[in-house]
Amino acid sequence: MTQRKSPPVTQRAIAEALGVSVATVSLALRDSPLIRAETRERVQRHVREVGYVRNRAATALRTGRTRIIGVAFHDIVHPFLAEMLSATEARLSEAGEAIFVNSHDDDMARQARFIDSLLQHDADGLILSPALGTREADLEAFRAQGGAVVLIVRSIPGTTLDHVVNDDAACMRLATRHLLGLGHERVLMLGGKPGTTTADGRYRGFCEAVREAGGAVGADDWIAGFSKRLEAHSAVKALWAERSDPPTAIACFNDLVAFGAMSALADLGLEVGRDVAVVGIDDTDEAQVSFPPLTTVTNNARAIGEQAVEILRARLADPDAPPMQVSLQPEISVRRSCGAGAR
Amino acid sequence: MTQRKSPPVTQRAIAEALGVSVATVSLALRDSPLIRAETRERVQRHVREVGYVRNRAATALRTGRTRIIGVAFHDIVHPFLAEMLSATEARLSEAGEAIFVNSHDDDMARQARFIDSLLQHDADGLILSPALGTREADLEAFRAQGGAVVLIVRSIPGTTLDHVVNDDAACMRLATRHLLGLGHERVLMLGGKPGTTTADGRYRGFCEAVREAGGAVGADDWIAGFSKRLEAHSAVKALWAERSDPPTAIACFNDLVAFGAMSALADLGLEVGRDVAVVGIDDTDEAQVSFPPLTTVTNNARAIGEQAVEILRARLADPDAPPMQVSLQPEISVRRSCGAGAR
DNA sequence: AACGCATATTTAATCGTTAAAATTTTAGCT
DNA sequence: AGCTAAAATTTTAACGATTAAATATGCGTT
Repeated sequence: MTQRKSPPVTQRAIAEALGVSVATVSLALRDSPLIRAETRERVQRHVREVGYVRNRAATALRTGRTRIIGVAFHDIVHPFLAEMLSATEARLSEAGEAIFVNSHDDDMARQARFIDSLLQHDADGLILSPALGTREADLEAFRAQGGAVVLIVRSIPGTTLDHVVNDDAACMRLATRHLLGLGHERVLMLGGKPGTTTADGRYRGFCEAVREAGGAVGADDWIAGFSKRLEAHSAVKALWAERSDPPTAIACFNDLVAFGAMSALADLGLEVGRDVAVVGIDDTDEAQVSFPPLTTVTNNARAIGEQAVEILRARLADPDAPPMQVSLQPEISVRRSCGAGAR
Repeated sequence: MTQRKSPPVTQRAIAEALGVSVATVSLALRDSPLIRAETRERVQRHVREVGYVRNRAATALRTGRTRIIGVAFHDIVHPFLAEMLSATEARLSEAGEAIFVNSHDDDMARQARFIDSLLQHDADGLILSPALGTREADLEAFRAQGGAVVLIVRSIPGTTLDHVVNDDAACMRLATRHLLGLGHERVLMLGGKPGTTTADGRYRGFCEAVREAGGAVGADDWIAGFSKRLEAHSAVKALWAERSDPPTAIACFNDLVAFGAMSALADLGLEVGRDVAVVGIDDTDEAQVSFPPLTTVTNNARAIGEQAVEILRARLADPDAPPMQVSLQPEISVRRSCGAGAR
């Protein structure tokens, strides 16, 4: 009862019990054709009976492969990223890979600490949405050690590293065009952290859409620096307090920002879809049942996560393959928040 | 340039470069008092220069300690649990611990696979919200190997395992009492998965509150089996379609369910707070800016996660300490969804 | 019966680190 | 200078698995 930490069952113990050598056990456990079928089964049956568990530290020491994959995002609480983490976790773990997780919150020090941890534990790969300010050099040590890196959601400008991202410019171009197409002239972009490829890409798309419609983009037309609900809520409140001619349409950096904006507008007594049009990006679950339902650009979080896993696998299999960079094309899902939808 | 996988810098390499033994290096790196201060610094300086990284697999093999902690929740996308995961991750990783993550989605097989992975990698501990149906025996192998287990959010009935949970009965008692106190007579409990200690505990609290007010609980008064937004939305739609005298107040299993319910009610043309009262549990960010703002029972996700980490530490330090079981007392945060709040 | 060859198994070295025991160096004291 | 005790360092043997090389066994052929 007070028995803590029973001595572990090792291959040596199994070998002794069966009267064979450890090498035989090791080979049998890995289904090596070097071992006679009968022996292999004898070993495997016995192993099942005594509940042997392979010691991965020992395996790792010998082989250099750990089957550990790091997954680090800038914010695992954000529903879009949480969904993506969940998808990558499911995919990796069903293949027997272990996942080291990190939410660095755009803090380079935390990201660096995580990478160092991967280094120490000798992880095989890393799926990363890089913290603001990350350069390729920050990943060099890990890569030099043989680690495969796949960037996700965000990339690094000009990198040849593998990545899976949205075509961010296209996302926002789509959203903004939709608003302009509905006749709006004062369109605002709300949210996003400048310096990230997502925010900068989306701003680029925003500008392109405005200009191709013959408009001009002013310095005030992007309210930036945040990407969450509460902050967006405050920002909209502040905006309407200080501007005499507030925008008639808001192209939001993501759905969460859109929800925050919509709740602020409701508090201000404005009706979203009639008085102000709002469009988001991500198509989270909530968009279907928000009030009003949110017009948003579709980004399939799970699909992105799964793609990243595929690419990581491919990279692990062939470290010298040419760069694999995927950029996903968006679609728009029109609902009522933009004032155009059904009903 | 094509140089992949540079040979790792080992303690042996450092020892040779410095003309000392590996033991000296090993001890110096761990700040052992057995080593002369001068030597220690010489080693540490050199180590910094050449970028040595300790191989944890080797350390683990020798010491049996890995500094790996498993964290498994039933749904890491749920904002409440995501927040908790984020908090535990932050706490653990700042102390140099690595986090293996898993979202088992109440699938015992996935949970079992994760625990097996912890076993193989010889994790030191596990923070777990157990999948529906988990028994103490399912954790026995891990504990026998020396792993410390702390249950979180959900527990196992009658267990002596360490845990940090909300006083679920008290949470729901508080919510229900509040609604009854406002004069409602047809109160419904919405959401939760029977068989989990959270749902069963909350239902118990619901019943207690109804009975202490002189009411009776009918079989129809708990609509159960889900805990997310979209499912709650559909459930409420269905409910209003089929019942002639729908409830006047809904005590929701959690905030997400409350949001789903509120959006459904809005679709039905009902005004939350006037026509129907809604109360949630969790006090997520969104509750402050939902429409209307949600009256909810406060559960501090981050605090729970941090407590669990503390307890895990304590357990690791003293495996034979008596059971540590924390049950957090709730408070209610009254806003407008219940019809009682300001304005 | 002797040989070669294929098949099956074992031996022994190794991965990088730690820690107990052994050894060397230094310092303190008479 | 000589001796002892303390301090500093090294030697050595693990930890549990994998794998190249060596050995043993069985089989068919001549």
